[in-house]
Amino acid sequence: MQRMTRQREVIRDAFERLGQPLSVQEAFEAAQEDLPQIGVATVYRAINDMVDDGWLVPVDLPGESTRYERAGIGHHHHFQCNGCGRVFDFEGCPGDLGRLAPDGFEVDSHEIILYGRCARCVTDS
Amino acid sequence: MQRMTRQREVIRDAFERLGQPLSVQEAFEAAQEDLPQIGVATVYRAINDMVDDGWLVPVDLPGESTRYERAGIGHHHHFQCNGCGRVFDFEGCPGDLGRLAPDGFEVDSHEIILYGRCARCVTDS
DNA sequence: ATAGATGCAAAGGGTTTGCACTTGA
DNA sequence: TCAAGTGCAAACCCTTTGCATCTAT
Repeated sequence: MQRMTRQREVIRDAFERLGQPLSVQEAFEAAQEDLPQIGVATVYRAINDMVDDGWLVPVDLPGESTRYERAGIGHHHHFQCNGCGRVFDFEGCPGDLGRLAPDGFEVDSHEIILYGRCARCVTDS
Repeated sequence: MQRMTRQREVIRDAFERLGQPLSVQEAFEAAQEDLPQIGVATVYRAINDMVDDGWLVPVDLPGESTRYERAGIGHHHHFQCNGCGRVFDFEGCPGDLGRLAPDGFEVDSHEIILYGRCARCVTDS
């Protein structure tokens, strides 16, 4: 069974509070603000356990190390900001992508990633 | 200036012959068939030089190490086979993805990845 | 009390780099 | 000739693991 330690509490809070996909490094830095002595290995282990529990799901973007976000938010895709590098969710997606594949190929699923500038980076520039 | 060695020749040939995005490992294995004593470091260096020369471009897919393909084939996206893991190009893409982003966000570019089974894996199963 | 969690440091896996040797131009 | 390229092994970076210690339950 899973124990609720101070470490796991601050990690869980980081995901709940920030509400966006976080890398281990981002979660680690957020956790360090509340618990400076926390180690990275602890964050890796806690996050992997949360994925096994089904509380987090991995979010893989091209060329980036895996991020994680709260499970159960339904079909959606991701936006990555070219300014700050952060990742955001967005809903909606164009239907019928299957027809784009080459003849004879079967499409089961898809991924869409948008790149640009998030609202904050647009305002700041 | 760039010299044409036997090593770089077999690496270049692998990309021309196979005509699909190749990881360093895939290019290394293809090169080894013609030149068994070739080292991985050579393949890494040759590929990085070919990217610098503009002859190859990186192809990053979620959760995968970088692949590379011939530059200059125009706007396209990638299909990854869940059976054999290989990556294929496809043309066409749904217009106007920008409207999907959250309010206040600016979209500059996008990536679409389709997953499923390639023609060969569909036939084999 | 005791199994699970932690922190540290060592081990892994993939990529890059230093160096002495080889080779294309 | 001689600088670019090569192969090997060491160095790196990120992630995982082993282990002694700590701590929720």
